[in-house]
Amino acid sequence: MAKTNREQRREETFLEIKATARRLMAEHGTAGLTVRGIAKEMGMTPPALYRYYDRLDDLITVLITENFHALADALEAAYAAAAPEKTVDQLMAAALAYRRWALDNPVDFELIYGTPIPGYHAPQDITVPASARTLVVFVGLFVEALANGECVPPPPYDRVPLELRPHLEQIMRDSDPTGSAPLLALYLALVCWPQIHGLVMLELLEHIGPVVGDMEFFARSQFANMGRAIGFTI
Amino acid sequence: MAKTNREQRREETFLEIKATARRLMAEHGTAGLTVRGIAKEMGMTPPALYRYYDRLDDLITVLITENFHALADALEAAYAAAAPEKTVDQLMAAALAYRRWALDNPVDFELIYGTPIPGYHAPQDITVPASARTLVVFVGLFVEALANGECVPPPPYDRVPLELRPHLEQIMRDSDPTGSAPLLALYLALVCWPQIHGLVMLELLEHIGPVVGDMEFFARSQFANMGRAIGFTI
DNA sequence: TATAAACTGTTTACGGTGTTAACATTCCTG
DNA sequence: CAGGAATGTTAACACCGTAAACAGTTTATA
Repeated sequence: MAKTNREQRREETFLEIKATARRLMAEHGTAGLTVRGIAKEMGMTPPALYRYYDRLDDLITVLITENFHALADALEAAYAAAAPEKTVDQLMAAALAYRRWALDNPVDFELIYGTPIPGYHAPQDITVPASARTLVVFVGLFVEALANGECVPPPPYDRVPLELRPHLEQIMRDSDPTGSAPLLALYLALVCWPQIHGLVMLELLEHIGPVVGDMEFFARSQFANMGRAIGFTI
Repeated sequence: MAKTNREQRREETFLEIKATARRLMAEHGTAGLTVRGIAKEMGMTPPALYRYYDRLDDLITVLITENFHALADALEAAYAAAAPEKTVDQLMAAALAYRRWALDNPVDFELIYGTPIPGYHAPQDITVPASARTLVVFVGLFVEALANGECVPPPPYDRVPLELRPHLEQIMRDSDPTGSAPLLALYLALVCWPQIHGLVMLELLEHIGPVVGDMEFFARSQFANMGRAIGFTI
């Protein structure tokens, strides 16, 4: 079944809308994300866009979902590019990639991890799975590091707190039915993620950079301390 | 020089505008923060508000500044209420207060630490000093803990990295001309803040809660681990 | 191949937003 | 009490998201 001209045009228009939206956002922040602005930029009238997205919110949802995947892809790429036998470097690489992606794509990062655009409400059934991928990358990293003995967590990181076990086991069952991954990998990912995220978020919105000075160095040293604390030998 | 009727009315109107803005925001999120909405709620016409704030942005700036101070006040109150001789508890109390204030005042927290409202640009000379107060509370806490020997940081937290020294010393000189506070206190505050902030931010925007389950417990245990790592005996 | 249907754009319009200008009124001051 | 400052009003402009009605083109079908 070959694609008809119309179907192909439609696909291209979909892509062009997204590309135009991203360009306007990169230039003017989330304030540049307007139906009328995109339409004008594409040489169309605003209502025409409604043939492609029922609401502006739907376009935003698509952009958010793509951003989550782009971030997760960047993390996977960075951690895959690190020396395969050194998971320490992989953790550092993934953490630095998280920071780098945020700094290189500030508006895209704000769109997924910042305050929702006023009036916008995310359909959680769509964004949550995409969001989870970020965490999954770190979980995979720890699964490997624990398996090959490079990460030997000292207390209190050597076991999952009893209070969290039931729920984390539930999460693991739902996302990894094979059950091969150790629960501790998920716990360690949950320990690291907020630390990385907090540093990046405060830097991105310029709350901490002016105080610290050399954020590049500070981030590296904090990530190294974090790795050391949970049992990596650095 | 007694206040004239008009001056008093004006002050009251200023307060009423802020109060109305806060109420609308609490009800409808930042999307409720509109000139027309506030005016309607106050029984005025929208342009009348411009006799009090030249732009909506100015009102937002005032709200942000007040929020920074409210958060810092909450931290100070919590840490002052903790057992004076046990700075461990003070750190835990301050960290928990940070989380609690964010959860109790989500929109206010988003306003100061979330993505700026589209189109809004903060005048940094006004918001930055207010923002710094949060960090100052933690610095004061560590000054005390280091002085009374309750916090004995192990490596690598026992000294400020050379790469950060010059800039941190500069910051210290500018904010504390007496020079009595040890630089390490500032460094430890900078280490802790992002960890607390990341956890709170991810919880508030519901990125991590659904995975962790019991966020209250997780936050407490993470804050305890953090305190232990930097040299508190718990 | 002719015709009906589906698709994709347009124009027009409504209610919402921040903001400005011109004007009226009230209040304070000399 | 007169003059001026302060504070409100109305009207208007340029945006915003979105819906309805309509026109043209492209596809699928008889």
